[in-house]
Amino acid sequence: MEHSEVKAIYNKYIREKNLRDTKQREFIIEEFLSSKKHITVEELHGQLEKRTGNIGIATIYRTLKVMCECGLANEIKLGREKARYEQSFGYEHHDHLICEKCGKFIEAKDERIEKLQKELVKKYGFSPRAHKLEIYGLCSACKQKRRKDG
Amino acid sequence: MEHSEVKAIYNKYIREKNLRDTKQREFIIEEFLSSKKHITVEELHGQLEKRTGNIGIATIYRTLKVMCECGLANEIKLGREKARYEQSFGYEHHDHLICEKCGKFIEAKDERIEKLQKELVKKYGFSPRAHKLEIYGLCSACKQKRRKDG
DNA sequence: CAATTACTGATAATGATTATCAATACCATT
DNA sequence: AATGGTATTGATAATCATTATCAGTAATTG
Repeated sequence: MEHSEVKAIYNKYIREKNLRDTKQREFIIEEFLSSKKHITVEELHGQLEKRTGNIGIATIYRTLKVMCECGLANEIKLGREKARYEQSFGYEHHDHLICEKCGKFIEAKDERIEKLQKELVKKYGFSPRAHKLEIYGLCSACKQKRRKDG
Repeated sequence: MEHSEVKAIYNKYIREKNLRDTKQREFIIEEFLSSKKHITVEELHGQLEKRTGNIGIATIYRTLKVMCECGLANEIKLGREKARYEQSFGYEHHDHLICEKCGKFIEAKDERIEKLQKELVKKYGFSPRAHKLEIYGLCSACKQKRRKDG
């Protein structure tokens, strides 16, 4: 669990793009990789404040953008909420079931849906680059709670 | 093509909610129903400026919110772009293929995907309220153009 | 018609994200 | 190790879609 593979990809990317290796980015990436999935910039900023002292929030935005560019993170934007970021290395594409009560993200996957999507775009001569399936509703825990609360 | 069904639903809704029937809302709804799909507030505002004189942009936001509440419109939000609204009366649920070059929205639909989504949520004990499938890429026209341009 | 209260429109406020910019840090080269 | 070129940082100003505010207006009810 040393994140060496992710860091190797990151290092390769910054070399290719003539970016520089900085302490701040290392701290941010380390913290990002060690955190819960679907973290916000604000949350990361708070965690870094405690562990490594202040790092400008703009730098966190910038670093996560780089992580997305090199395919190591995904940005998830829902409606008007602030963006969340998830690791993408070692994770396959998945859909999100999003609980509108507690905010939980459930990651789900169905090979058959993926396959049908490929058929769908083909029908329209469309070349897909990425796709996103989000299902909004109530998770089972919140459903039960609601039943009790009335 | 007089939109009478939509207006009936709208009228029923405002009566139930003790809202009032105003000229501005009538103009906005008429214009919305007569416009292209996937319109922005700004675009609607511009069109109304010409046809019916100025209507405050806040009023357009408010009216579209009401339309969404009574199930006559859907809000579509992509990333950081401004929201777009589509009519939902008389239209079935559909997915969107979104061209990242020209911005075109293609509406697509696959009953089998819908069905698999229902199975998927069941597996997780999740109660869906709504869902959204968006596929980003290049439409066929832009693909061909890109081929020519190099 | 009068009273009540929702609505309007101008505009201020909000809030996440991005741009700016002077100071600093990285890194290849000498 | 010093130097120069330039990417990076952090503070903060700017942006921009959307929402809140509020005084004046207009719809509805009795």
